[in-house]
Amino acid sequence: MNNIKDTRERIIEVAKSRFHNRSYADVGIKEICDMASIQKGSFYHFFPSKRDLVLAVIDEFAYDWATGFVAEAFDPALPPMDRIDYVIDAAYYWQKSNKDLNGHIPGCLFGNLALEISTQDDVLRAKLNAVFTTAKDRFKDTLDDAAEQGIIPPLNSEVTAEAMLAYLEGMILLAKAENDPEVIYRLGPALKAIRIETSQH
Amino acid sequence: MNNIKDTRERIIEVAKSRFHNRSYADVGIKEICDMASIQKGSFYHFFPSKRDLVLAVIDEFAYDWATGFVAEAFDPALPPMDRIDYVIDAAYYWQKSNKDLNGHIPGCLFGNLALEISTQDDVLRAKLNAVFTTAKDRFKDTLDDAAEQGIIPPLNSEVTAEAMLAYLEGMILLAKAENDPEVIYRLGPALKAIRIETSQH
DNA sequence: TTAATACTTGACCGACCGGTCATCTTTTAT
DNA sequence: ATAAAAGATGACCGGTCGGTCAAGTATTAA
Repeated sequence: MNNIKDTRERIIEVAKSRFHNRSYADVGIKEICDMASIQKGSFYHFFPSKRDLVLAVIDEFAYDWATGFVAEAFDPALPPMDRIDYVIDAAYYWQKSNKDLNGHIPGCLFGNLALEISTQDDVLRAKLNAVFTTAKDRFKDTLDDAAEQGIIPPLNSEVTAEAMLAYLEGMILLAKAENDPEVIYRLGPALKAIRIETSQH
Repeated sequence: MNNIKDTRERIIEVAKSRFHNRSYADVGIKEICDMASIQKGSFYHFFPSKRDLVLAVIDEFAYDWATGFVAEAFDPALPPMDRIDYVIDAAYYWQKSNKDLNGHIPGCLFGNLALEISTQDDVLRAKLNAVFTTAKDRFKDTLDDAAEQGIIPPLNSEVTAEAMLAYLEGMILLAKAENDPEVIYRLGPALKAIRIETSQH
């Protein structure tokens, strides 16, 4: 009863890594099977299609992410603005360690997939968008905490959170294009200062 | 003497559109040939490989871009900060009109390609990075003008320009994931306010 | 013990991938 | 007028793509 999950999770693990470091379209089922040391028939026992695989990869990685570094970074016990610093640090080290290992920056799996397949599969797009919404909510909580504690003036926390996420993804995009994690350190300081005012009525 | 260029440019035009609306890996040579109404052999008369095609697409589109809306938006005759407003407007309308036509937001061709193939082809990555550098320089010129005219306090224009480009790309990424151009209007206002201070020595 | 269920194997499928090539037609230069 | 060069044709190549399937082996539940 442990091999069952083992195989399925091994597939997801391998696929996650391949998709992240290359692209969805460029990675074939055969390659994933080889790296997971299984046969194709076995793969299709667990996943009806490649599309279902990437769906599962997104789910699993979103979970890992939410319970892993995101949970740490956005720890409510931390001073609000320290959480944002933590996000930058984590993004930087994550990209840098991957470059040290593989020679290149993989970027953000969700950002990569969003740009690759949003126009081709609306379900996938919506799923990716939901992941972004979750991330945005963490930023929003942080901003609300900061405003409540008087650390920052009141602002439109919902939209500012979205703006911060956009900036984060944009930094990672440029870092990947430049293949240099230092971009994140260079641009990081501006993240905390992003503000969108409450719209006046 | 005009059919020569015609065919080549028709290929590039079609490829540009397909790559932009889907992805590099997902679009095949056959499909491009069909849409350009030519045969495969003819394609390979002009381009040694698919990779050479995308290289040419990047070159041509970067040129179109630089001489088209970028030149308009960053018109030195405009007040510096109006230029940035123009960029936002242009990005919004460009994405919106494409959605009205095709039902989905294509995003930024360069951003899409950068995330898709940066880890797989270093030459392509460098080329994309050069396009970003050019765009960054336009932002920098704008910021330098603004600072000179006393419209904004002195700042690190080089890095701030990069930050603005990151934010722009990030907005477009989120807009694509949400399939809603309004994201750009919602987040746009924060672009002008991005600042990174001159590092102290 | 047994029968059903879960999992694995590896051969196989048609379609499509990027790319080649000999051949023909059109254009260009002399 | 003519020969060379440029462009276009369409059949063809080996390989890989996502996916299927019949048969076999473990595992589970009764």
